[in-house]
Amino acid sequence: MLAKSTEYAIRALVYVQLKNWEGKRPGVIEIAKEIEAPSAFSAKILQTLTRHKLIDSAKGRGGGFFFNNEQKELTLYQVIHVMEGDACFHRCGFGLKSCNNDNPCPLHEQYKEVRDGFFNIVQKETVQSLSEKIRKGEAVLNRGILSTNNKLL
Amino acid sequence: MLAKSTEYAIRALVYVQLKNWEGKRPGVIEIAKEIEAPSAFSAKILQTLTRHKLIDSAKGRGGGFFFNNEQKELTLYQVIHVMEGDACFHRCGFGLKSCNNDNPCPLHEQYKEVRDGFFNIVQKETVQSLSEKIRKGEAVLNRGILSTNNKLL
DNA sequence: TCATAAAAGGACCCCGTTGTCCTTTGATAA
DNA sequence: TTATCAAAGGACAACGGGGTCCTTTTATGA
Repeated sequence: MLAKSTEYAIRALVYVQLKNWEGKRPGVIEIAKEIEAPSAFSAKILQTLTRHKLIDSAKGRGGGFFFNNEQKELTLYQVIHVMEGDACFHRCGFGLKSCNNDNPCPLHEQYKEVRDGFFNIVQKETVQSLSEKIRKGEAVLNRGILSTNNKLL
Repeated sequence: MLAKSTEYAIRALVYVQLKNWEGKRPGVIEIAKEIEAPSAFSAKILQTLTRHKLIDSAKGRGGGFFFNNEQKELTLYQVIHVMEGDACFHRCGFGLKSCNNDNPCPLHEQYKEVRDGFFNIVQKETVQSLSEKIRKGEAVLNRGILSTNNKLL
């Protein structure tokens, strides 16, 4: 449903948040490894996120990626919007240009329900809320990440 | 969400069903025009559907596409499955290979809800149920199709 | 029986997404 | 003040989905 690059972006941001909470600023190589994404590609994605100010970066020794504390919460919708636009929240499930409430395709009502459900989730959930779930051990980012602070291998 | 070719496939099948109910067997050119899809590409898609027996075809003069009456209803799920597989009903919304009920990503529960909602729709709705909505004027396939039997231009 | 109509099929192209590599810019610690 | 580290950025490669074109096969009605 989401583009691969969007998934990478969200995973990367969550990882950065977790590390920031530990007082650290991870770099591209570390992030890419932890979220299981190609590192050069991750670099591009992080560049995009930085350019759009969803995250901050520091060059040189001791540099890396981090959230500045001005914006407290970053919704998944914001991330999706920057990475791939919001077409997926508007598009007809049937692919019809002309489909709308007055001129519905035969799936219109039911599909809208699903699409709006997804929209609500990404509006409500944030990089921080997801990170918090992981921090509390209620969820997992990948197999590796838990090994440092959780008994699950 | 669905691949373009899947959308074309569903639209094509619905159009064929509507025409079959009128006692006609539309050909590639006609179908493509009515569903607003490229005709050569529609031919490929119809080929796939025929090869998988979702629909029948007849070559030569007076040929075209049609449903044989053996299978009464064709679920959207069946069409999706043939066209693009069912990964979209299983895949983690986060893109994690290892995500499952025991090892959930932080979006797992909520995303599953949405995904299952969509799954239920495509299991319940069929080419025939959609076609019926259009026949009754409750929905529309494209702008053109209504003009033949409906006051809406 | 043959001209024609129509689907089947193979070969190929285009382009956006994904992904790599190398150079440049900027920061910092020694 | 310089060696080194790390992000920024540009150029380009690979892959897959979407799409075209042309030939082959098969059926039919005149």
